[in-house]
Amino acid sequence: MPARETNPSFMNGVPELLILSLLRQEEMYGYEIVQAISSRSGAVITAGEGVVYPVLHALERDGALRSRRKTVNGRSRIYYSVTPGGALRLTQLSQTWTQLAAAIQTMLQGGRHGEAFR
Amino acid sequence: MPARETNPSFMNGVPELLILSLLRQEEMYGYEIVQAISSRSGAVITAGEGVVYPVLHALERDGALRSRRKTVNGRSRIYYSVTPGGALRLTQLSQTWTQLAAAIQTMLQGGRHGEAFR
DNA sequence: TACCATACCTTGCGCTGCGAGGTATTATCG
DNA sequence: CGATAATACCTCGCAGCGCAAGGTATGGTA
Repeated sequence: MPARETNPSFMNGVPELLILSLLRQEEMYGYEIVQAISSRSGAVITAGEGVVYPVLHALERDGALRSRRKTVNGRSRIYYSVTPGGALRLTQLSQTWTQLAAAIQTMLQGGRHGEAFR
Repeated sequence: MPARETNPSFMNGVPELLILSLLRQEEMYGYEIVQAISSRSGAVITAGEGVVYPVLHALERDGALRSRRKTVNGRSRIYYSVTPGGALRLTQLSQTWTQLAAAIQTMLQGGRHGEAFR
């Protein structure tokens, strides 16, 4: 059967975007990412472990992330970093998001997208 | 059974927001809204009828919208307008969205939310 | 007579995000 | 030394949202 194709909702993929964005700046491990998202967003955004870990695994499976074990203070952690492919993906997601946010913003202000105020 | 409570994902509710926003500016009917979202967003966003109509019904059911039939050019249309309650809801959704967008934006730029650049 | 555009509607499902729970190890504290 | 909390990892199952796909009816147009 022809498997009805569903384009992903234009809203999805934000956790993925945020995680890639964090990891591009700095190597991090899952538990740390969970807290970083909360703290760096001023608690506006929270992505629990049930969100973060699956995204990490999926991104690594897709070759966007690379991981390595490291033991710090007797704590075993899995640090993730962005591959070149992941960096490209981040660029694309980031652009899409910025476009979307801009479009919504102008609509909220009652304007047409691409139209300057006068 | 205590019905596990699931807070809505922080991403959802954008169609609702856009529709309320459009209707606050101008009375509109469903079919028109579908096209308005596409055109005013510069085709960045598309919300098909399968999105718009259910949202309209839900909003009306909740008292956020009010509708009246009108026949224009032999075409029977259902025009929707925002009630005071709907206006309040729009304000809240709008604020939440703006906050969220700002938080994401600063995170993408590698900053902390609420922290000014220096 | 077709055919397209307008205008409304609902059903069913894919997919995402998430809560809830689970394991194991290390600190902390009485 | 036992108990509790914090760290750090993980997965299952579902709720809900957005959507494609389909359906109806009418008016304009070729």
